[in-house]
Amino acid sequence: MARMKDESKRATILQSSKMLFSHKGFYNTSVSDIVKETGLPVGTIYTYFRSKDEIIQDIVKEGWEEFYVRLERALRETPSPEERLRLLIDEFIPELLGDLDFINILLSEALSYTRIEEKIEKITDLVFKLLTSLAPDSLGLAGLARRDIEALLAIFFIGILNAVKLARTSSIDMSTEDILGAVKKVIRNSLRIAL
Amino acid sequence: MARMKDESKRATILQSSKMLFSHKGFYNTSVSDIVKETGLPVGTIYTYFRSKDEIIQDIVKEGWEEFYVRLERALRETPSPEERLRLLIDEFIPELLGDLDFINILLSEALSYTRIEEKIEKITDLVFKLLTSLAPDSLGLAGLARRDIEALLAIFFIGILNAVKLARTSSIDMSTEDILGAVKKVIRNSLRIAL
Amino acid sequence: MARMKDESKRATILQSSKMLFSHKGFYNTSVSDIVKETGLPVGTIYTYFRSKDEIIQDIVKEGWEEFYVRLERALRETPSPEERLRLLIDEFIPELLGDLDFINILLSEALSYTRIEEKIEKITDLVFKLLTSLAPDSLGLAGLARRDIEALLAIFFIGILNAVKLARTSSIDMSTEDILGAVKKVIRNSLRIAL
Amino acid sequence: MARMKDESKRATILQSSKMLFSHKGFYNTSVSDIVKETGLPVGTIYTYFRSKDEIIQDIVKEGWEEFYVRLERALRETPSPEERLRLLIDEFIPELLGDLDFINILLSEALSYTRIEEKIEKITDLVFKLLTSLAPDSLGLAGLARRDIEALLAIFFIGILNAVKLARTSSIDMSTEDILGAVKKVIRNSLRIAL
DNA sequence: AATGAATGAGTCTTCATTCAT
DNA sequence: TATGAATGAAGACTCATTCAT
Repeated sequence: MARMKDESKRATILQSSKMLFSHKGFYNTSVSDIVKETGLPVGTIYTYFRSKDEIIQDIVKEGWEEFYVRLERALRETPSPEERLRLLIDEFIPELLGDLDFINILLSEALSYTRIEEKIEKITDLVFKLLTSLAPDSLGLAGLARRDIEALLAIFFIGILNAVKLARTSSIDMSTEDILGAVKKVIRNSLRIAL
Repeated sequence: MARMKDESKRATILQSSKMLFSHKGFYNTSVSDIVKETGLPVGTIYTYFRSKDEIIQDIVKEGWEEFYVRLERALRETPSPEERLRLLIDEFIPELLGDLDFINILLSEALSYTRIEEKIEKITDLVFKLLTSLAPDSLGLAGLARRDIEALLAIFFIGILNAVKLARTSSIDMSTEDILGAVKKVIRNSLRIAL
Repeated sequence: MARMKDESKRATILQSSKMLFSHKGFYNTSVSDIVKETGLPVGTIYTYFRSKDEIIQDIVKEGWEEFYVRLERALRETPSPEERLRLLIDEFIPELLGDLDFINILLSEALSYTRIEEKIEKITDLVFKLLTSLAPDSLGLAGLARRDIEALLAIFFIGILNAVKLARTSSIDMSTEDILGAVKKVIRNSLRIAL
Repeated sequence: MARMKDESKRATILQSSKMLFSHKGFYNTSVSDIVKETGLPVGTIYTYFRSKDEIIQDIVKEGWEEFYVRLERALRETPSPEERLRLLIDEFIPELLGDLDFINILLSEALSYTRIEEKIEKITDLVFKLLTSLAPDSLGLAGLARRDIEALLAIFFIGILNAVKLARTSSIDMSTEDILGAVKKVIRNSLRIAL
């Protein structure tokens, strides 16, 4: 094995910490746990990150940005509203829900580092635009104001993330597929659209 | 003959801890914070609770039981399904959503002490029964299987709790009223029922 | 069951504490362990004993006095030196060695409460007198001065107690009978006396 | 590159703790006593030892090993049995008995950390071999079986340690020299050997 | 006299971060 | 730059004893 490149050390720290924060929780993971997991010296951790806090912040920030940027671009590059919805529902959402470690961290303790409200606002905006481009009338018919829709989107988004977390973390009898399936049906029914 | 255990001291500890856990988080609240807040000596904390863990467990357990028992009784004693739904939506849910400290703790770090999946299962069951008693047909017509409904109820319940938390805790532009209003509209639309 | 007489409460405390101190050690036994074991309230412990220290002191003091007084009387009342030696070796020593809890406490941590040097001096004196009454010549012949004999008696006495403790407490391959048997042979050889 | 673990700090901790454990007892010595005695910060104690327990274990282990290894080697390298006995009695035993702190710890509370039965077994074996190489016949003549001799050696070894401890720790009228002198005479008499 | 809640100094240990090497 | 020993405030919890009832 050749000497690791620096960027790869940073990635190692991020990856090991993500796993540890997800499994043990942020406060129950010590910097020395990260040291053990990565095999790197403590000092090295601190040449890449200013603090333990910064590690979780960067995990969330980079994980989210990577996801969000791709999502935004894909939507921008897809002209058909129906196709955009399909992309969101069949590709991006399942991908997000597949990364349980990321969800765990996003919803974890240390929410102050996680800034989940920003993510919700962004996703909510984005989906709101998608919906209005898709089916302005049926939404109006349902008697839902913009505020209502935004609230519902927020509830849905964070509800889905939490439900997936619980489905896979607790003994509750529910799978990610159940969740995704139910959501799809609701969307189809609400929008009278075949997915 | 000796001093009797003082229920009011126990309540003080529970109440102060609830506030602290909610505001600062469980792991960022030290037993000595509780000591300062209550004005009681450390030893006294430990004559009423075996550990810091037990405090959060009891906050959740007692808060939930008190709520759930009343809810169950009220539903049992209310013959009309429509009235039962009204009770749930106009009385119990707003009451639960009004106790932000309790929500914060329920959703907090230390989920292992919180056992939120149990609460979700119970509420989900209860609401599922209520829905089927209310509008078996329209639910069937919507093409939703039992599994779907259960998943959606879970998403809704935990989504609402989280949304309220975010609405009041973060800078997001959304109020508890927005959330409750939107939820009511969805229910009305879904069930074709006036609330 | 009738109400316990007071003296019997004191005895209960002494007996439970003896067992606990022996099994768990003095410093690893808390007053609350004694409370649990006896079933008596803490306050009661402190109406019979001024402190935890006093409990171990009284266990040792009373256990020793009871033993020593009987031993002294028996020796006083037995005219024949040979018979006195037999009494010591066949009755009193085995009895003492049979009470492992007492030995454990006598040799325990908290030696300052135990005052074992007093016991050694007393036993040493007593046995020294017995020996000189028995076989003044052979002892002289062995070239042992009084100081030597006293030292040897001390070594023997405390060595035997410790050996028995280890024999029964550790995995060492040695029994109380081995110890007693060996000691008897030494005495017989040294004094040229049949036992 | 970074500071290297400082063997002298470790030695300081061991030495100060040995003194403290010997004088005040293991359970009556707090880690903060060690901090005061060494002048080192608490954290540093824990970079050299995992726990307070480990400190006493290492004191005993290293003290014993150092002694036992030298003893074994010296005996191995000494061809004459008489000279081996002299070495043991005139050099090693006095040396061991001279380290009162070590004896105190070896016999202390916390016997579980001390594992004195192992030491007794080893010393007993070693001396047993020495004795049989020295005077197989006279031992046989004395009518002592192997089991007897082993028991006596154990009694003697631990008896001597305890006697020395008491001689120097309590007000008892006995000195280390008395003890050693008496033991020598017994050996000389038993084995009919001039020392 | 009997009781057991109250007390708070003290226990051992951890841990994020720094900084000498 | 890389390293990992050093640091000490802070952590949760204990416990012998007291004293209000």
